[in-house]
Amino acid sequence: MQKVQKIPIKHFTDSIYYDLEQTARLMKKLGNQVFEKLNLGLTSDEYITLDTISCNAGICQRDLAKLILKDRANTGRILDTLEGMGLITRFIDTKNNRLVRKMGITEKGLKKLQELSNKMEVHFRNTTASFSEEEIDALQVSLRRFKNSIEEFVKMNI
Amino acid sequence: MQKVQKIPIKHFTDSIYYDLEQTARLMKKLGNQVFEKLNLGLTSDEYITLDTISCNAGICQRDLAKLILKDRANTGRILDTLEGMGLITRFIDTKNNRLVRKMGITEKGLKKLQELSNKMEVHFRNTTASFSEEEIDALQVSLRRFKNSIEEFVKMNI
DNA sequence: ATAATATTGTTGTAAATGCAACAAATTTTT
DNA sequence: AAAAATTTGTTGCATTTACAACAATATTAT
Repeated sequence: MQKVQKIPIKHFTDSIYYDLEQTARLMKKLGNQVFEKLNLGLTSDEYITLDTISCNAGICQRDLAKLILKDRANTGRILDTLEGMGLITRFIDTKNNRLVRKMGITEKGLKKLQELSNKMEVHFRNTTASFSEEEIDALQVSLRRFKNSIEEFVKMNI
Repeated sequence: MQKVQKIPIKHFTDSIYYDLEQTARLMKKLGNQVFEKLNLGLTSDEYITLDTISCNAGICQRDLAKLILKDRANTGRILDTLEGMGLITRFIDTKNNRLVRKMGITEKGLKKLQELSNKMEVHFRNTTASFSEEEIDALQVSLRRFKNSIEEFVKMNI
């Protein structure tokens, strides 16, 4: 007797890729809403950029673009805004004998960052209230592993 | 003797929210690149929409928007494209006594979906090669729980 | 019964985003 | 030494996206 095997259609919407995208999409939306509601004077992208700069003093513009996963053009535009607000300074320096624009966070920027971090923390804590710290840590570790493993497949033209 | 406690700045870029966004951003980029490379005639968003329709026969436009997390305007535009390609049909029906535009996948759409699913699977399998099936499952379960828990905080104006 | 509110989809518009082209300078190749 | 390729940042443009305004209809409230 022959065994009839039913092969179901593999739906993308059942995959982990889909869950990832949906989760991140919600997360991003939530972030934007929190930023708008709190009237912080910065968009969430500007905040993330500022935070990244504070962790990478003296980074050049292109390298920053790689970190925040935006292209050079938009990275430059975000930096224009942050510089205009006096939260960062930009200066010409060399890197591998080439002239590059580097940047650093200002006193004002640091203060702003500290202030925002506190406010953000409160608002985001709610979202993880139903998770134990261990669960969050485990999820974060897995996520990072996952991220590292797909990183090599993505072609970044930056 | 007083204990001096050093309180470090909590960086957003250390948080799970940041990892989520970065991972998803890479994932999205990878998806777009795969779709472009394979010359499938559909964007990844169109594919996801088509897949969602195939799983939700007779859904109305607004409900679909909620599922694919795009606003009504853009959902309508994506549907225009899919309809123009003959992959879905749209028809007027009622829902709670109201006239709504519902939709369903066509034969041609189903065939296309099947074809794409196969091609997609091959390309994405590489990205999870270094994970066991159990690990992926666990990550997916956590992700979904996380997604559900933040869902209630996000205001969807759809 | 009339007014207010809710549900649904479309159109218009402004902002965000990515990509390609460009310019300038340096390194590598031939 | 000259040519080609690489690194860096900017400008322009086309696409994507979200949001607001609108239209049409149905339900709920007064």
